[in-house]
This record gives sequence, C-alpha cells and structure tokens, in this order.
Amino acid sequence: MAIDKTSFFKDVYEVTKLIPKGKVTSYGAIGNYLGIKGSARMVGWAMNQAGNYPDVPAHRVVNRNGVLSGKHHFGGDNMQRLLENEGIKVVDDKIVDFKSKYWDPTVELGL
DNA sequence: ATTATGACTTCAC
DNA sequence: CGTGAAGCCATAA
Repeated sequence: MAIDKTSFFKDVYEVTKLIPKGKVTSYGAIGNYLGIKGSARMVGWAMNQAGNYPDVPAHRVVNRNGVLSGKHHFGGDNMQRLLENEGIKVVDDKIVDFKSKYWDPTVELGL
C-alpha cells in the first residue's frame, strides 16, 4: 500500500504527531477536526496504517471513553507502557484523569 | 460492483 | 445507568 496518496490519512498523522507529550485525544476529536465527523472509524483505520509511520504516536489516541481500544492492535500492552512513560496513568486499559489529559485539536490548534 | 469488517460514536430502550 | 442496535467512510476480498 502506497501511502503518500492518502491525503486525509496524512492529516490524521499530522494532528496525531502534534499531540503534546503526556496528552491524549480521541478518534472523534481528530475526525471532527478533519471534518469527517461521524466516521471516527476512519481515524482508527488511519492509525492502523500508522504502523507505517514511526513518528505517529498512536498510543496517544484513544476512544471517547479514554480507553485503549487499540492497545491490542498496537502490539500488546506496549501501548500502556508508552503512556505510562509519558506520565499518563493507565488502569484497566483506561487513562486516569483522561478529561484532564485530553487534548482537543479543534481547540488547541484553533479550528 | 457488492458484501463484509473495522483502533468509533451516538441514539434508543 | 447499562446494554443494544444503527450510522458512518474507507479498505479488502
């Protein structure tokens, strides 16, 4: 799969890379920022291909509940370890104080 | 071209 | 408040 052609994916990666350390965001938030609101699945698909982008911290992207929905896809519990490494506490596959660590691109980037 | 699946989200009961 | 089903866009077969 050639990647450079997927423009919308590229946007997802750019936003994901812009996520500050120790912060997290949700698929819907990125989707909303990109304008694909209602199709957070596509953001998830983008993350799936994120494996081709080592610079994309997919571990900072979780579902709306702050749950590491894709930790299994990420490569086991490696995702949780990365989050803890950034100062984010993860319990029961859920981010602790997710609301406080939430990073909304539509707000932080200034829609 | 059609059907099925997916790292999600939201409405409805 | 918890569980269930539908909606959404894109990729794969």
